[in-house]
Amino acid sequence: MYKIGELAQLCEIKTDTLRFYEKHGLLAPSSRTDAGYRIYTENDAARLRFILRAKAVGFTLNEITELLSIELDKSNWACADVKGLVDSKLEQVVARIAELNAFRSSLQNLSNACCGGPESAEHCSILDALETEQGLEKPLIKGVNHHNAIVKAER
Amino acid sequence: MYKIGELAQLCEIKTDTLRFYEKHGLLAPSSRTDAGYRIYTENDAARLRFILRAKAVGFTLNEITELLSIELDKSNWACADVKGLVDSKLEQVVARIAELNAFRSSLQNLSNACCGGPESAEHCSILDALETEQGLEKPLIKGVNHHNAIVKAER
DNA sequence: ATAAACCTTGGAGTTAAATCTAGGGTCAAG
DNA sequence: CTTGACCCTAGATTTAACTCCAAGGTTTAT
Ligand SMILES: [Zn+2]
Ligand SMILES: [Zn+2]
Ligand SMILES: [Zn+2]
Ligand SMILES: [Zn+2]
Repeated sequence: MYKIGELAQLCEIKTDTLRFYEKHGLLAPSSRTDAGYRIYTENDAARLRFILRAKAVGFTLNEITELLSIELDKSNWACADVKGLVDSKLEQVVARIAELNAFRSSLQNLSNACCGGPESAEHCSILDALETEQGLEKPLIKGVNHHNAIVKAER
Repeated sequence: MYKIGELAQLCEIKTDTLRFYEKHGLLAPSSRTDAGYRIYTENDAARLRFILRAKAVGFTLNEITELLSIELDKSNWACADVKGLVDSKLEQVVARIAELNAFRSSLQNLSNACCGGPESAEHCSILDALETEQGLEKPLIKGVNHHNAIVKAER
């Protein structure tokens, strides 16, 4: 059982954010004290952690609401609905991972193309790579850059 | 050489967005016509594609600006600076990929826990999984759910 | 040579997701 | 029994990233 400030501190967010999530239907406390204080259960905390992870991973609050709405009236959902919804989010996540991997490999190529030494980067090939979008799909041309650092093709 | 509308169409964004990026220092056209029309080169287009990919992958415009600022005055950067900047972004991307993989595996477990059939999901274990954050770090308990679908642990 | 389809600037409006402010209750410690 | 740390609501403000609008100049195609 947490009061709003305790849960907020636990999850490193502001109490305002919790009230905001409540107003927007993402997470309501399981109960209130007589004085009207919000009381969150461990279950509520778990739900919050789910929300925060989904958010960290790039989903909007609306998308998260969609995922969580399953619970609103469970009895009106068939397993097919539930699984469909989860699987469609799953597809989005997989696609995003692919994008990220492509970008990661771009950056990796940029990094590989640079020796990281103390000389001026004025004509460092990393910049050409950025400018010409070389190495964003394909690896940079294997070779030697302006200061003899070996450029290694990767992936 | 593209006029603003052509480049916008090519990259499936609005002309307004291109003017917005220019105002915020992310991408200026290489030249203008006598009448003041913006003229973008193929190089500008490549830079724009880089911006759009970085954005798609979750970087803010400020972060992208930081990455692109390298070009502003190349001569004041050492290779060490350049590589450091790129490598730090690289780290962020790798971390984000890890988060996404964890979330993907959560969703996968949720999906595995559900048969996807036409019965009511009223007491489908997928919901418990969501509520209790089961399966978000560890796989669900290997076993059989309410309608005998086999839950396969995965990772 | 005129209408449609572009382009220009400057500034206002929108949306998501908080974050803050004002004006008050509540509660444990001293 | 008061002080300081919490909590409440309702509503205003902020920030990022567009998106739209008005008033006008330019190009192109008939
Ligand atoms: Zn270098
Ligand atoms: Zn170097
Ligand atoms: Zn099910
Ligand atoms: Zn089922």
